[in-house]
Order: sequence, then structure tokens, then C-alpha cells
Amino acid sequence: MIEDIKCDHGDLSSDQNCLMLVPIFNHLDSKDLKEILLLIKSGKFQKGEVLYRPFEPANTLYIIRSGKIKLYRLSENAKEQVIRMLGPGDFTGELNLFADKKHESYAEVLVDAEVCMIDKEEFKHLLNEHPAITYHFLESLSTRLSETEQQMTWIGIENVESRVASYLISLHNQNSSSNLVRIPMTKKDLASLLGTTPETLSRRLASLEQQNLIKLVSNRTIRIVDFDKLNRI
Amino acid sequence: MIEDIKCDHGDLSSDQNCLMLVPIFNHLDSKDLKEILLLIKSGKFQKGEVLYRPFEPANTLYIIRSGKIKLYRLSENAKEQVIRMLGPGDFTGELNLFADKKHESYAEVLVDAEVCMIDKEEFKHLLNEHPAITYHFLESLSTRLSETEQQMTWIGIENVESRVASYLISLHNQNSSSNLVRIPMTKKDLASLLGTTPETLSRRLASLEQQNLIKLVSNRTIRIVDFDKLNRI
DNA sequence: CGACGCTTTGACTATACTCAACCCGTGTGG
DNA sequence: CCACACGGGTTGAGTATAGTCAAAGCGTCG
Repeated sequence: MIEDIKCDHGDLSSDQNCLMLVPIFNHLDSKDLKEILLLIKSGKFQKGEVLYRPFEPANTLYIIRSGKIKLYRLSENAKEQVIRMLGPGDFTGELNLFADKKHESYAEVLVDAEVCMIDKEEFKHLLNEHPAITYHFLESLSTRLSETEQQMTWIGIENVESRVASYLISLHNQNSSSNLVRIPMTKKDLASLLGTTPETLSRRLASLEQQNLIKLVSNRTIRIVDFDKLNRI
Repeated sequence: MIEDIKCDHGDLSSDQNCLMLVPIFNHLDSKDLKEILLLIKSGKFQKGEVLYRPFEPANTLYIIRSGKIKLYRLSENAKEQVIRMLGPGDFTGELNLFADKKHESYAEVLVDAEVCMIDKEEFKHLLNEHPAITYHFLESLSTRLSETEQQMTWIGIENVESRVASYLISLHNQNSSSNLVRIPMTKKDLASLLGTTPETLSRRLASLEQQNLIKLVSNRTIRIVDFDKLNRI
């Protein structure tokens, strides 16, 4: 992996596009972006590689330019809880930027990824210089906290069928073009994200189809048949 | 409630003590603290009152000076998921300070509380003026996010007995003076925090006692008998 | 083609929830 | 001072949900 890191900043326009994708940066003007680019290293990671794992010191902010990253934790008996999936424009590593803590989760590459990296100290400096970045950063963090609390509430209270229904609806609301939704990960990972097992997820999806609320079109594609009923489960 | 709010800032020294309790403020010098005090309103809330509820607009940061506040969400079938408990020095309301969002949880007073309040816009201004505050605020938020992810991992993966064990151990680690721990809420609320029901919690505690890992001393007090075994559950 | 991992299905089991009754401690009012 | 109501807590019995284990189907990639 380490040999993949480009330190020469040769591909400025592409890196700039990377930054523009990120909500915390996309309001900056061209001059500020160029300045920030000087702080950034970019690297390519292949499927299966791990950006960080628990107990490693956290000193880098990672911004995903392309590909897909899975954030998850392991319990003592080696079961996996998926925290969330990262795609283009998402970032991670921030959890421990501010307290010299160790990582507590794994960040594993699912689809070959290009990742921009900023050193912890340089990012802190950046925040000092650009209050606007700080502001958007706070916004992102608090939104994430809210989402995680919601995810926890689902897992803690609702039965699996409700969680599946809620998840499908949230997927649909993201790209509300049609009533076809595409699951952006394996069912195994989705099961973990929803706090259940692949077997149970499979059965609950079958049950929802039985009730004519959805139609399983293909492995990753589902047609939502009765949105309102699905919403009420 | 509204008539309880003191807007006169008459009790400066007491308010200052309030601020000093809060990690995001406690590094400031006396001059800065005085400036901040001018922005603060303080109020008293009685048991049962609610600082905010879902769908209310969020425009205030609340800092707890004394008392106890329960943060929870309700599912559609009116079941309650406790997110966390707030005590002196904790703050809340920040979730939506940065995106004009509505609240998604309830903040209910469990024990009569004194609360300092800062208006959203004034707090934003404060952050601009004092990067150090921003820094500590980010630190708090990212720590909270990490804790919430951990809580979610427990609920999603472990069985109730493991969660109870983990909770007791985390309680013990906070005040590691003796092997007596005091549960800081009702068992009903603890059950919800751990993503289970009061009945199941009661049974799991009894089971742990059966195994000689703990001893139920009184309603809220537990003696940890075998720390290592408890840790390995 | 074969290997591997994901997915589904089936049978069984365990865990935890529900509902109900009862206990207990506290606070209120007669 | 006692009676009572109330909410929390515990216990029991029955049920439902979801997890486990095993086997077989399916898809993809070398």
C-alpha cells in the first residue's frame, strides 16, 4: 500500500475535484483550495486493504474520492457490527483527531478506492485558519451523531422486519426517482448494519415480498410496491 | 418554566462555576469566562419538565449545572430508547445548531436541574472568536460519536447478559475506588439504555448473581465480586 | 471448469419479549 | 397514624422472534 501514495501533488485538478466533493470544503474559493491541496497526500487502496484498525493511533483524516469503504467494529467473540459505509465525498478518521486516542473500528476497502489524506496536525491548523471549514465540519459530525443515534434506536427497539422496511424507505428517499432501489452493499453487510444475521434478513425480505409490499427483482435490486404500508410497519 | 429563567446574570460567580465544569470551557481565563457569561441565560427545571422534544426547532445549547436529564427517542409504537443521561458539565442541543434542523429526541428532567442556555447564533459567534472552544467542542462531539457507536455495537451484537456486564464494568472504571457500583438511574431506564426490557434486565442481573460474579446489595447498588470473569462474558 | 464467498432454505434452539400478578417503598390524603 | 395509590421492580408462564447450524443453490473470478 505504502508505495501507492503519491506525494508529488502532480494531479492538482483531480485532487481539487476530490475536495469539491466534500461538503466541508465545497464552499471554498479556488485560492483556498490550492492551499489545502498542498497539505494533502493521495493514495490508492485495493479491495481488502484496511485504512486503519482498532488500537492504531489516529493521526490522519481520510477523504474518499472514489470506491467504497466499510467501517465496522468487532465484538469480543469476533462478530461484526457495520457502523456505516463510506462513498465519494465522505470522510473518516476524525473521531480521534482531537484527543490522541486510538481507533476503535476497522476501515476496510470494499471497492478499490482513491483516498485523500491530511495529517492530523495540519488539519487542526487548517481549522484554525478557516472557521468556515470548522463550521461545516461540526455540521457533519453532529449530523453523523444524529444518524448513529437513529440507527441505535432502530436496532434497540424495532424488530428486524421494521428495520428492513425503514432501511428500504431511507434508500428510496435518497434517490427518489423511481420505486426501484439498489442495495449498495452485500446482504451480509446489510444484515450487520441492521443488527441481524444474513439468514434472518433473507427471511424478512421474503416475508415483505409475501405481503406484497416489495418485489425482489434481483440480488441487489428491490421494487417497492406499497410504499405506504411499508412505511407503517 | 419560563418564569424561572434568570436574565439578570446576577449570580456571576455561580454561573462561572457552571462554565468551569464544562470541558469545552474550563481552559479559559477569567476574562474570557466573564465575556461568555454575558451570553448566558440560566434556568431551573423541575422533574418531569422537558427541555425540548422532537420536531421543535433547535436554537439553544444547554449546559447542565446540576440535576439529571434523560435523552431518549421514541419509536412509532411509542417504545423508548434512552440515548444517554446528562449530569453536571454535560451539554446538549448541539446536534442541530449547525443545520437548522429539528430536534429528534426528548430531553426530560429526571432530577430538578439548573441549566445554562446559550442562543444558537451567539454560540456560533463564540466559536468564531475562540478557536480553542471550537477545538474542545469538536473533541466532545467526536468522543460522543465514538461512545454512541460503541453502544450501538453492544446492542446490535451482544446478548443482554454481556451488555449488562459491560455496563457494570464501564461504571466501575469511572469511579474505580471500590468494587461497589451505583446505578445512576432507574432500572427501567437502564433497561432501555441497554436496549432491553426491565423484566429481562432483572433476570440477567439475577443470573449474574447466581454465577457469583456480582452481588445485588440494594436496589441501585451492586458489588462486583469477580471482575475478570465479568469482563470475559 | 472449479473454488470461493454470498445467499437462501430448512430444522432446531435459545434468547428475550409479553402479559399478568405480586411485592415493595414512597408519598398523599383521610 | 394508617390506608391507599402509584410507580418501580421482580417473578412466573407462555410465546415469538431471531440466532445457530447445516446443506444446497447461485455468481463471479481466476
